[in-house]
Amino acid sequence: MKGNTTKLLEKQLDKREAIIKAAIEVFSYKGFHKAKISHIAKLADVADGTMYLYFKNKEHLLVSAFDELTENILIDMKSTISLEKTALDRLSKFIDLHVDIFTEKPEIARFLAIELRQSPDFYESYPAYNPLKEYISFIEILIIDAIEEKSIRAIDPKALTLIIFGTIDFLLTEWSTKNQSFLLQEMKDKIVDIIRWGIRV
Amino acid sequence: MKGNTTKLLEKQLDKREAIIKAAIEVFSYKGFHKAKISHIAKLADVADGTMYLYFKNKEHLLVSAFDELTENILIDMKSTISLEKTALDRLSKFIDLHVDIFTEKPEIARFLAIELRQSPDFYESYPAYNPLKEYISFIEILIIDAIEEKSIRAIDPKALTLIIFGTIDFLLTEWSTKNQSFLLQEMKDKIVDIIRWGIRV
Amino acid sequence: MKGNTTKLLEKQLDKREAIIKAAIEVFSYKGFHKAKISHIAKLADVADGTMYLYFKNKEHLLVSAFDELTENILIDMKSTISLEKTALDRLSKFIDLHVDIFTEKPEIARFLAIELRQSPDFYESYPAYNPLKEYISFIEILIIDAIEEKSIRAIDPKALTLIIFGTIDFLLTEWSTKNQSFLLQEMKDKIVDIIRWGIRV
Amino acid sequence: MKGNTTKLLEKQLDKREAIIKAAIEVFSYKGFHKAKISHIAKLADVADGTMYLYFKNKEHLLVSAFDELTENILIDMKSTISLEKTALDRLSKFIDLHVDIFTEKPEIARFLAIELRQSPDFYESYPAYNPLKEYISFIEILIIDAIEEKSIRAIDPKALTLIIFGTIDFLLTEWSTKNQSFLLQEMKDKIVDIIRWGIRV
DNA sequence: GATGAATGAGTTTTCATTCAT
DNA sequence: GATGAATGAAAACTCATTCAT
Repeated sequence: MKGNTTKLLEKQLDKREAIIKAAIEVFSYKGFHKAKISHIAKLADVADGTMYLYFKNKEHLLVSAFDELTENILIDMKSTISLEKTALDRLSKFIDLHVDIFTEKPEIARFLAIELRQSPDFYESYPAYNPLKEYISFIEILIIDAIEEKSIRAIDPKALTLIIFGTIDFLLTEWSTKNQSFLLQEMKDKIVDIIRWGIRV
Repeated sequence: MKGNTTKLLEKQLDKREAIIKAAIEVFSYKGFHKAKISHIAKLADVADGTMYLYFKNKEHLLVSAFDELTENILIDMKSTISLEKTALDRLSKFIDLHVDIFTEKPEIARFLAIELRQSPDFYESYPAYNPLKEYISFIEILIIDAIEEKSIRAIDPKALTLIIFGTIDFLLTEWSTKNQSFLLQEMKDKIVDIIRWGIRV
Repeated sequence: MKGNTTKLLEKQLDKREAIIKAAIEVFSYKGFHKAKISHIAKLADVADGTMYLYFKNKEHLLVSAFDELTENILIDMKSTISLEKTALDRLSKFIDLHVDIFTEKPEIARFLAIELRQSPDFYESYPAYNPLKEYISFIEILIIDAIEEKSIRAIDPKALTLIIFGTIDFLLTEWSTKNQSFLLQEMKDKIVDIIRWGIRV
Repeated sequence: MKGNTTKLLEKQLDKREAIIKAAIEVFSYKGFHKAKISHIAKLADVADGTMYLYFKNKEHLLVSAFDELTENILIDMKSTISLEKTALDRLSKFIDLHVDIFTEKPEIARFLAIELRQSPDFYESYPAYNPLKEYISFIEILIIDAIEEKSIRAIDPKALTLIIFGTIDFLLTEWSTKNQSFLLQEMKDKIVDIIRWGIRV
């Protein structure tokens, strides 16, 4: 009996996952408004109506997809990063991973880049929608650690967080929307070098 | 007779301008897809049908609004910046102006932030749509000049451009969506300091 | 110019009227929930979208149709009835007219009979929906007058109103839903006789 | 073994009964089209699919609910009424009981009022649907008896039936939708008095 | 050129019904 | 028999665009 229930639950989880995966795929390519529920349903291999057994409506699907995606990425990142010895290495590794993940799965980069910027209108109807909060907090903690261990000077953690996240986000947006017109890894290294040493002669 | 024609032309220009202004207002608040033509028309005080005498369709209106906006901003900036003596001062001034403009007119900041992130789908139907090209080229030129005058070291201009634009864009987004929870000017100064001197002890 | 405006307005009024007429036709035959907007639109010879220029939504269309219908009927009735000399004659005439109207236009009888009885649910979302109020008040006034002129004894006007309206309404419902299995005029006369003289030997 | 079967059968009967009870509850509040099968199923504490083991579809459920309801009411009424000596007393008692039942269980009054008025469309797909036939026949028989026993004059039984049923139905509708703004018993007595003695001075 | 009423294609969402377990 | 997850047809409603005036 229990095995049965477990199997059922697993099946449902699989279906939920399939829908989320399809949603990310379609949202990232079409954007929220041009994405059709029927298209996502077809990709996930379920009926249109089934979508509504798992998600209240289209907007909830977006929010859920976003939440689950960032949460999963963050969990993976944290476990990989914890292997590094110094805080500076961990910060460095974080940036590498961030770029790696989005290089390997550009649709996720697009999804984050495009859907992240919702209209004020959207934020008004979903006040709880703060998709990057955890992600950004995590960067800030890495920076604070690095300052404490004295690998970097005592700059404002928030300021550096804005630089790191803002730059990488824009880097990935440009890279993915401009058809990869430059070498991502190379550009990343150059950026890290500038942030590390500054621009002064 | 000629005066009449001029007046008419002026009236038309006024109308075009009014539509663009209204479009920026509405697009910036609602985003492209949720913005209604009829809403923009009402704000611009013209009939819905009139919109189509000036712009082929909704997407063209977006592109035109974007182009005109960045062009105007850029013209203003260039004339102000040219007063500065060194290339580094000009770069510095540029960042200040960028922040100033978007502090004064947050709807423009929102407009850029939102419309910048169009879906690949959108870029496919509007291959010519390259919204920030000129703006970014301008930053790049300022950087190249600064390198040439040796105020900054010989870093990759594209890399620094990504840092500068990406960071300020994210700074402004955070500032405006998080209800100005931090002091913009202060944060900007801290960021500039980090970019200038790096993070190393 | 004014003639033009008038013509335009007339055209719109015609359209509005056509929609209401079609709505009554379809609602009365199908009932509110099975009636399709597209069906009503086709009957009224307008596009589906046009419906929404004149009525906010399907429920508002129902309410508007109902209001306009009862109002028009009442205006006609009042003018005809006023020709009668005594209050009792007017009350008598009212019953005749009521039956006549619905005999001539059975779809209106059906519409009133069917749509009158909405679910509590419906009344909750449309608290102002009290379609028969005026109609029933009018009957009550006729009765009060008849009592004053002493053509009928001093019964409770509300009680008689309930008898008259309830009976005729049910009579028409039975007649229209049971495929006119009895002679309406004849039955009406019998009913009036009973109300007049009572059932006692 | 037999006891087991009986218990099982009882369980089934219970289930059927529970569904019908829930159906009346929901249909009476929501009306046929807005009532959801899943809602009725939840109230009856059975699975959605189970509904279809007992009733062919939603419309059959309505018809069955109606039939069983009127049948049960009628059986109760008949047994109570049979205690009365004269036909006129029985008719009188019938009216009292009718009002009593629907005062005690207003959801039944609503159910009758709403479902009685189905669209011609509905009657076409369910030609056998004649919800009040038995109920009305019963009134008619009581009237015929009263005429035969000469307690009332020789009026058309059908006409008086329409008056009695129509008036009481409307009385109850007004009373329940207008939030009991008048005293039901008192009004009923006034109505009976008018029907008995007529309105003439 | 300007208007704005009319259009109708396109999409989300609901819910009665089915059927594998 | 009982379940309830899955289905997919059906319909209200929106809004960019057109075109007669």
